[in-house]
Amino acid sequence: MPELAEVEYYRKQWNPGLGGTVAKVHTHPAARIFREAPARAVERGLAGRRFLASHAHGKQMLFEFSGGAWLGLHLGMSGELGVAPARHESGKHEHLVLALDSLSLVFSDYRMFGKLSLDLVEDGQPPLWWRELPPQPLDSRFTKAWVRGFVRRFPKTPLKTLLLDQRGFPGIGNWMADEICWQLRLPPQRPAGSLDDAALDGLWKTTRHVSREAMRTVGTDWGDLPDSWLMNHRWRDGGTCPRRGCRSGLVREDLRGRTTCWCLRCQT
DNA sequence: CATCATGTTATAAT
DNA sequence: CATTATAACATGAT
Repeated sequence: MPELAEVEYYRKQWNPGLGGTVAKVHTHPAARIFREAPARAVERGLAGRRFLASHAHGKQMLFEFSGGAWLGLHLGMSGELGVAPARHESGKHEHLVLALDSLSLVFSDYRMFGKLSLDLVEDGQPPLWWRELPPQPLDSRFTKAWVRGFVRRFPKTPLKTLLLDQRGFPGIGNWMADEICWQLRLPPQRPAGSLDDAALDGLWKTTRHVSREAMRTVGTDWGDLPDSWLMNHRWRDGGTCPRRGCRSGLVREDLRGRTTCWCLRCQT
C-alpha cells in the first residue's frame, strides 16, 4: 500500500513512543522480513535502548535508538506501523513488536515484501546507506537538471515505469506515477527518450506538485485527495476521467507488470 | 478455483 | 559495465 505520503503517515504512528525505552522485543523469527537482519540480532540490538527519533525518505524509514542503533524499515506492499498497549500479544502478521514502558510499537506485514535493517554505528551519524539515498522530490537537490539527467539515461523505458524507479524518483509508487502522467497529459507508455526539455521540466514540476499535495493531505492524517485528481477514479474498471470537459472513460491495463490507468483522450 | 493487489530484486538478454 | 525486460517472492480479498 505505502508510497511517499503513506510512509510518512506510518512513520508518525510510532511517535507516541518517542523517548521510551525498549523493555522487550517480540519477533516472528522465521518471517521473511528478517531476511537481511536476523530477528535475534534485532532483539539484541534494540533491547534496553531509548527511541530517540524517526525519519522518512521516499519509501524508506529510519528509527534512531540510543547507543548508535538505527532501525531501517521498508513497508513493501502490505506493511503497516501502529501502536498497541504495553502488554500486547503479537498477532498473526505482527512480526516485530517493540514493547516500551507505556506502549508497544508494532510492525505488521501479511505479504512480507517489507524488510528491515539494523545498523550499530559509533559516530552518531545515520548509516551510510541512508546518507547516500538519492534526492526525494521535495528536496532542494531534486532539481530540473537532476530529473533531466536521470530520465535521459533510460530512453526506451516508458515514462510511468521510470517514475517507479526509486533511484530517480524515491517515494513515487503506482498511484502517484499514474497521477503524474495524467496531470502531465502524457501517455504512461511514452518512451522517456521522446520527451523534450520542456516536457522534462513539466515532469519535474508535476512530480513535486503531486508529492507536495499528497504529503499535505495523506501524509498528515490520511486525508482525501481532491476528486479532481485521477487518484480517486483509478481503482476499478469503468472509471471516468475527472478532467473538466473530458469525462471520457478511463483505461486500465498492465504496463511492465503494474496495473496502469490513464485517459485515452487527455493523454496523447 | 482463478485473478488481482499503492513493491522490489535476481536473473538473463541486449 | 549500463540498460532493458521478465519472473518471482507470500498472502489474503474478491
